[in-house]
Amino acid sequence: MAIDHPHEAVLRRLGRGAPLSEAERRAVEGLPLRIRTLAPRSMIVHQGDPSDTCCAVLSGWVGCFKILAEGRRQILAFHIAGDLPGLQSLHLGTVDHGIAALTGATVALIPHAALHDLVERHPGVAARLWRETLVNVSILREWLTGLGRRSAYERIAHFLCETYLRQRAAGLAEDGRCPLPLTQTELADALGMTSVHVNRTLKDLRGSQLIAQEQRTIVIRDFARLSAAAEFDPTYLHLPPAPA
Amino acid sequence: MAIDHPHEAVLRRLGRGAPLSEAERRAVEGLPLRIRTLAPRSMIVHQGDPSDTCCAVLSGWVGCFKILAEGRRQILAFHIAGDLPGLQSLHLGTVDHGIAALTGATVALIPHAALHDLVERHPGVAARLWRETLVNVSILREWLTGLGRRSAYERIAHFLCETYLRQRAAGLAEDGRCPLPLTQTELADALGMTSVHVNRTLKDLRGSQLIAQEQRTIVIRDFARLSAAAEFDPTYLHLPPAPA
DNA sequence: CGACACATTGACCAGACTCAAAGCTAGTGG
DNA sequence: CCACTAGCTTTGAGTCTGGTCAATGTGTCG
Repeated sequence: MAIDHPHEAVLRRLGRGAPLSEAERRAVEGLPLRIRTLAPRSMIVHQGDPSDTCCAVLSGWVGCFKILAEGRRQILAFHIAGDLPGLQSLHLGTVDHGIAALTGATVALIPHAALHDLVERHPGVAARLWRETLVNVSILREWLTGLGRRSAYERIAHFLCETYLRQRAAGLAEDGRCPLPLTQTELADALGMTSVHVNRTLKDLRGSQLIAQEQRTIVIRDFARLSAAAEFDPTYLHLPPAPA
Repeated sequence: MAIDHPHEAVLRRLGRGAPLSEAERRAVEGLPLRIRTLAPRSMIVHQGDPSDTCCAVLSGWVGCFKILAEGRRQILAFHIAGDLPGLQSLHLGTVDHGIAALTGATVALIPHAALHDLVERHPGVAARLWRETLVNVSILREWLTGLGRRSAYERIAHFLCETYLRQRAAGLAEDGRCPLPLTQTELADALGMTSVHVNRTLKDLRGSQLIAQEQRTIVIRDFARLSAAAEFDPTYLHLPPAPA
């Protein structure tokens, strides 16, 4: 589906909240997309490289990250279907972070030039795209807060709440269960901890009956208690009102 | 100066890199600014409030932060003269974080409506403003990386490098010395540590002959070694090429 | 069946936190 | 002009969360 109608994913995301006008819709549909199917762990953009394309995730998980000395890595964001990583580089030219597929994934590459053109002609679309980057920033700020001021236990709980809601909004999750195709090492690199400690903390969360794990999916057994433990407030995700 | 010609600060910032066109310049000068002089610790925007204004810092230090339970606070960004905090809310309506003056400060408040209008008429200005928010995001990502993967020592060293370069680019610092009008508690809340540990770590940095402190200014005694210790790479600040 | 990557567990360690008590310093009011 | 105060900085002693190192399970895929 995503691959047959790649513009759909972008349109759906930009139309979140208020629908696009007919002209805007057509303009977005006119974007030249280059579809790429990616193997797990394949690089999309290298840290520090100049970049002249954005990228829309159609399926799979994509991650942004920075590499430091001594093999340290910080994952800055996870992106799922509908997300637009790489908008960061639109007005900066270079990305100071890498972008890679974490799972098998399909993405659509969009040249900056096409976006600049689109944005110049359709201020309404510009506003949507801008808004989209601002939502990502909002999430980044929440992560920053977690790394700075939340315990490991709260941090993981918070992350799970976030991941569930984001995936549900993208139609990828429901009934308290959602895919979590990440290794504990990846989770650790996102949450500023070690994989060992992620493992122990997940065990604690299972012990508290807050979650359960089944192969690569996570089951949230008690969202209310989990979000209370995490001091989770979904406002920052700026999602449209939840479905009934 | 800043108060006599409040538009200057904004113009200078937006013109960083490539100069604005004459029409764009006039449009920016036409922005309705409401100047406010703020006492230290006074709130500008409350966390969670709807917001219909942006804010340009003319002088002093302004901070963005989130408050958690049990008195925990995470400072998300420091803003100095020329910075535009609150652009975050331009397309979101609410800010999920508070904004406050940390020192005595003067700011110019700009209604969103005026900015939307400006942006619609001048895509070039929109691009500059957008770019400006992207630079802030870039800094946010670097902070995230620091909180997740740098030791306290590296983190403070990194922050000092950043603060010095940003202030120098704003014409507020030179010769390796710059104002640092923050309490150790504020530093701690920004860097995800306790004030006690900030104190001890600053002592270590002084002991290593990397910095010195004089009342409210910091002296960087060896920028090369300091930035090496922090693994600091200024690219993410997206500053114009340094002056000779 | 191996090989390899990932998850899990144990034992031990250390960087950073907590609690608490002094020093400083700048501003205030007598 | 000086004592007083309030807020900040500095230091010490002890604790704890989370990291390190290393071994052992557990799948999964060719």
